[in-house]
Amino acid sequence: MLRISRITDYGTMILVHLAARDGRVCSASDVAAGTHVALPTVQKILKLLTRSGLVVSSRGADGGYSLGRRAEAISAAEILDVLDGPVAITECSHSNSQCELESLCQVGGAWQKINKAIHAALDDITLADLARPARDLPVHALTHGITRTVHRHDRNR
Amino acid sequence: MLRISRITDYGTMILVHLAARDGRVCSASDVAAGTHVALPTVQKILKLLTRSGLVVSSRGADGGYSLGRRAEAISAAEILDVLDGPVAITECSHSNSQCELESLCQVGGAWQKINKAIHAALDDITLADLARPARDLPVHALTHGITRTVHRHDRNR
DNA sequence: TCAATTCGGACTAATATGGTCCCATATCAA
DNA sequence: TTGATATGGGACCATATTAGTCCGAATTGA
Repeated sequence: MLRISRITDYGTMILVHLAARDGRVCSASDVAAGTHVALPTVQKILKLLTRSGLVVSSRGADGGYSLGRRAEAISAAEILDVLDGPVAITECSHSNSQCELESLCQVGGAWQKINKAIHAALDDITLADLARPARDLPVHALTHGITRTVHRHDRNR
Repeated sequence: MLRISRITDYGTMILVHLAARDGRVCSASDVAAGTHVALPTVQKILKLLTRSGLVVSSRGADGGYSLGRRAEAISAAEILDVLDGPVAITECSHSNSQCELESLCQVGGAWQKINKAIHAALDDITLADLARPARDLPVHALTHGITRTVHRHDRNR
């Protein structure tokens, strides 16, 4: 349904939490307590974020996680790329082969344009924006109406 | 992965096909032959499109489908709404209940902004645009780079 | 050494999606 | 009236994806 995965949703909460700690390392348990997401899930997501470089880890006793970059330098597009896979509204089933019907259908190019627009929107919003109250967000091309969008964090706890 | 479903992908091809027939009714078999999508799948999608009003049907012998509106009056957002469910990047697991953690997390509003941007992009592209070669598309805010996006129509045939 | 912690990945369960099929209903024409 | 040709509605199953948990290894500091 053109929606982000829960992992991405939780991951964003986790990153916001780390951003609020501004540099201080934070164990997985701390993050779980702070975000109310179940610990094993938090651990899994922090590993993903670490491998991608968005957060850095220190091992051993008193180890933990902190942001790999300033929150202003992390875009929503990156977060989605890391946790949700590449932002690509359409895809080929064989990642390296072109679609056999590509020449038959006129649609491909248009989806690419739409994809670009989405990517642009995601590039324009940073983790710092996500950590701020919504009214302070940059507006850019955000001009249209919207279907109801509610958050969903009431399960994995 | 923030991608549209195959149903939506096929559905768009089907709509483009109908748009090309400009008014003349077209049976499900015709559409299947024209789009190279398997007949049962075409039937299923045409039913969805009919229920939503994007196409109109006539039953009985010599029946078939045609667009319910001019292609210029059908937006990509509508197509996604009908075939992919509402365009809403986040959602509540219980559709009517607010997220219990909503007050605890700062993220909700920001996803809504992103969602708006995506919706705006989808509203700006019509079925008529989708039926045209890509280079003729309106550009609007389409300014950023993009990850590779390939079409995938090489399975369901 | 021991406790605390991350690292890597296996594994299962739940959910969503894709795709097919069946039968009822409607329409047209012979 | 009957038969051929369509759509309408939905059940159904197989598969893919996602969520979530768990385990043992490796690392670090006291």
